[in-house]
Amino acid sequence: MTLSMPRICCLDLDTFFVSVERLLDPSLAGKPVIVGGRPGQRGVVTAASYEVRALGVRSGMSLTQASQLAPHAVYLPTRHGVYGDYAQRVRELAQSYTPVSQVASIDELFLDFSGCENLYARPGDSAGDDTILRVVRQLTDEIQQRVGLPASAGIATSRPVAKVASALAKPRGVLLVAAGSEAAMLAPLPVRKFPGIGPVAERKLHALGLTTLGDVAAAPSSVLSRVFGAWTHGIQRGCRGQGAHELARERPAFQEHDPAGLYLGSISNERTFREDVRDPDCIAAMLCSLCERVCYRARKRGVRARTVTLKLRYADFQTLSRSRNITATSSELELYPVVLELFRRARTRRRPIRLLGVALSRLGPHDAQLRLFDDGDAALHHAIDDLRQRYGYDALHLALSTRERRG
DNA sequence: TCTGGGGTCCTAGGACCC
DNA sequence: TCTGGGGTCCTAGGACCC
Repeated sequence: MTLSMPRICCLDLDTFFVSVERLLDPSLAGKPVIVGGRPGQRGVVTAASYEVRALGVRSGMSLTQASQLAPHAVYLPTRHGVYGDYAQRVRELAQSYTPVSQVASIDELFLDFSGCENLYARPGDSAGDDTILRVVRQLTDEIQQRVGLPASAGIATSRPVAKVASALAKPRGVLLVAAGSEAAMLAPLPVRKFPGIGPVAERKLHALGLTTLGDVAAAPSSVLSRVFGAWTHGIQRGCRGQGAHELARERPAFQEHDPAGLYLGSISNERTFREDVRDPDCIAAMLCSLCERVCYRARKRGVRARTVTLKLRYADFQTLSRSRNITATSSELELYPVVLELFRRARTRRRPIRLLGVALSRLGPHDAQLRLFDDGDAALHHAIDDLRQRYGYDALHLALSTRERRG
C-alpha cells in the first residue's frame, strides 16, 4: 500500500481586508483596525486586526457589539472594489509555483504540489516533505515581499485537513501535517474547526455528546447520519483524515454546464435599508436599482438569466424568497416588472421591510437567435453600459431607482 | 450584542409526464 | 375506476463559507 504524501496546500491571506487597508495607509500599522463600517451603522465586522481580536472582536460580529469591545479601534468601510486586484496578484504569484490550483474565495487558494518534489528538490532535503515545506515558505515570503501582504499556509494530504492546518498556522505561519498523523492532529479540535460544520451541526453534535473531531471520527455512522444525512460518510472520512488526495483541476469560470446546457452559478445583489421601510415608492426604487445592478453585471459577463429570485426580509428578520423561471434576459426593463410581481406575491405581512434582494440564476449565453427580436433593448443597454464604463456605475440610472439614491 | 453581502450546495414537496 | 412507480422540473428554504 502506498501512503499518499501531504502535497495539498491551503494558502490563506491573514486578516486580508485589514492588511490591504494598512498597505494603502501605513499609519494603520500596529493599530486596532476593524473593516466593515462605522459603529452605529447596520452591519457586521468583515475583517478584524489581531489587536482587536485580542479584545474578543470576531468577523461576522455586529458593529454594535464590536464597538463595545473595541471602542477606540479605527473603523473603516468595506471597500469591495479595492481588494480584488491584490488578491489577483497573490493568485498569479502562487500559480507560478504549480499548475494545479483552485480559487476558494477572495483570500483563499488551494494549490496541489503533487509531482513537484523533483522540480524543487535540493541536495539538503532529507525527504519530499522538506522540499514542499521550504517551497511554500518561500511562497509566503514572496507574497509578503512582492505584494506586501501576510499569508499563512497549511499542507496536508487532503483539502479539508490543509484548511484546518492553515488556520492553526496563522498568523504568518506554515504548517505541514505529515501523512498518517491527520487523525491525531484533528482529534482534539472542537467540531466547528472542520470546514462544513457550522453552528447548526455543532449544536446537534453537542446534543449527542460529541464535542471534538475525534468524537465525530469515532461515532457510529448511524448516530452521525441524524446530523449529516447524505454527507455522513464524507464527513467521517474527512475527520479521520482520509479525504481526496488530489485537487480537482480548476474549472474555468462560467464554462461548466449543467445537463440543460446552462452555466453554473448566480448573480445577486441585496441591500439592507439604513432604517426599516414601508414606503412603497422607496421599495419600488430599491427593487429597480437592484434589477439594474444584477442586469449590468450579467451583461458584463455576457450571460442572460432564466430564473429570477426576489428576497425579502421583514423588520423582525423573517426572511423569504419567491422565484420564477423567465425567458432568458439581461434587461432591467424586462426584469423589473417580474420582480415587482414576485414582491407583491411575497409581501403578505404589513410589517416594515429590512432588506430586499434580487438574484439571477440558470445563466446561459447570449443567444444569437433571440437577439434578432430585441435589438432595440440591446442598443439601449450598450449605450448605458458604455456610459458607465466611462463615467462610473452611478453615471446614470432608471428614473425610478434614483429615489433610493437620494434617500 | 439585534444579526452584511456575495456566493455554493443540498433537501424536499408537488406538478407533470410516461 | 382505481391503481402503480420513476424521472425531471419548478419552487422554497436552509446550512454553510468568506
